[in-house]
Amino acid sequence: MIKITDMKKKAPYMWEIDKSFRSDMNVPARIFATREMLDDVLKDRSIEQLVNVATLRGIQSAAIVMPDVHEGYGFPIGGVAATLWPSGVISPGGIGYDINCGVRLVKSQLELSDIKSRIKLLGAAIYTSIPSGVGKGGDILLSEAKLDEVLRHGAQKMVQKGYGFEADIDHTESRGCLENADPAMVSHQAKKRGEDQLGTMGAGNHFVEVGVVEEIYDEECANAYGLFENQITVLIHTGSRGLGHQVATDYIKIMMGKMRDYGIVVPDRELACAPFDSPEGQKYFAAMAAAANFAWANRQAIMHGVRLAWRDIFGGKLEDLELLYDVAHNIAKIETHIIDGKLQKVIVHRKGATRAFGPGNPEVPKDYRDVGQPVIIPGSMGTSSFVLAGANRSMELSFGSSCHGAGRQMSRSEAKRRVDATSIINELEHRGIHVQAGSLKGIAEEAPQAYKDVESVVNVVHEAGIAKKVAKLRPLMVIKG
DNA sequence: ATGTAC
Repeated sequence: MIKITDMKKKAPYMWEIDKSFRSDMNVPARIFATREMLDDVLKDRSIEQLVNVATLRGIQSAAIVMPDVHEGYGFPIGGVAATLWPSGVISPGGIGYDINCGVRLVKSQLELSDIKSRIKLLGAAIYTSIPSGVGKGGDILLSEAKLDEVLRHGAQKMVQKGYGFEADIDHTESRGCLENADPAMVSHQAKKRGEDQLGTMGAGNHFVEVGVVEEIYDEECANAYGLFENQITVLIHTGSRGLGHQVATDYIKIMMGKMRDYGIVVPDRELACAPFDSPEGQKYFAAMAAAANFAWANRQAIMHGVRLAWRDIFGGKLEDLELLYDVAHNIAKIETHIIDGKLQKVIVHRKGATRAFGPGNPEVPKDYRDVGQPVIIPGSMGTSSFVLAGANRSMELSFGSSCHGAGRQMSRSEAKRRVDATSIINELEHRGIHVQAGSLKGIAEEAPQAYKDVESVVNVVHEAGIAKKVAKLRPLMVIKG
């Protein structure tokens, strides 16, 4: 049993469990949180899971969680684990079932007063143009050859096909395409599940949200990002749907069967993994990249749907809605970081964690390079979302990573038991937030009280120096599955 | 998160 006294304060808002805590740990466990948050964090298995992650072969510096941490499959959500390239392990559980779940923030040049009377009309138009719900398909049915092109080229393929503009690619993490993707490593079953899911939202915490910039904290960054007070924005949160889920399922099973051969012992079978440089590690990494590309293509297709709906209601050109940025928050990437004073290539697993590279980093788009990359943090349904700017201290503390959202504080089943969906909808409507949703069960699971307070979560990464607050967005219209 | 179980 892990106690609060096992955690030592190492820096402001940063706590560690020493690696001597358990004999199988290779590195300490690091937690970004306030003192008050630590009590809550110990209520589920997330810190025990973090200690388990610290035992992985080749893990570097520390197993890390952000203040939005909660229990996940094997690894905690809100976690970062960097393993030594190329001999350390890669683990599907460290990325998550929804490979390249992520968010993209779209900005308009309209202000609240311009759209107020037509906001519900816009919500209905978006709801109609973007299919949502579990297992739901859409209008685009891809042949296997066409799907393979999407898996190989991601958002870039969509832009080529007319679902967007070159500027969208400039403002997408990794330009919306991981080069090592290999469609041949994605099972037939995974492709079957994905063939009609491009341009669909899915369910759970996925959404499209129309919001308004309520507060600017940092003028310089806001100017670089093109954000201003009262501006209308659209936030899109979704991932790789059934395709990514099947890739994770397939490779977790394969790795569970191979771990013994590699002499890998893990404290929880959900930490199934393989050495990165093994055939299984390489195949999973190529399949994960393909699923990540599918997710980027999906968010690109959804943004296109939003642009069409927007033009129907407000007129103008499709380009009037500009992509601010698109971030992945469930992904593994090969990056170079400084470890013990030396440059080292590592496999950075981010599971419910957002890359937060600071000023000057060549991975940051040219337009934003002077201020750091946009870090987009959606709140829970009906609460504000935040835009932050990556700061260079994230490189020393968290492998260039920040939090990804509010983080659950209630399990889905507990939320369904305790929350009445209809009263949530009424409450939000009363506060001027319209909800257009397909399922009442989904509303209960995603109720604001099922989540932590996003503002306190964001304040921790701001105060720790990982990313700085730029703007706060207040929701006006939420479209869900 | 997810054709919410094989």
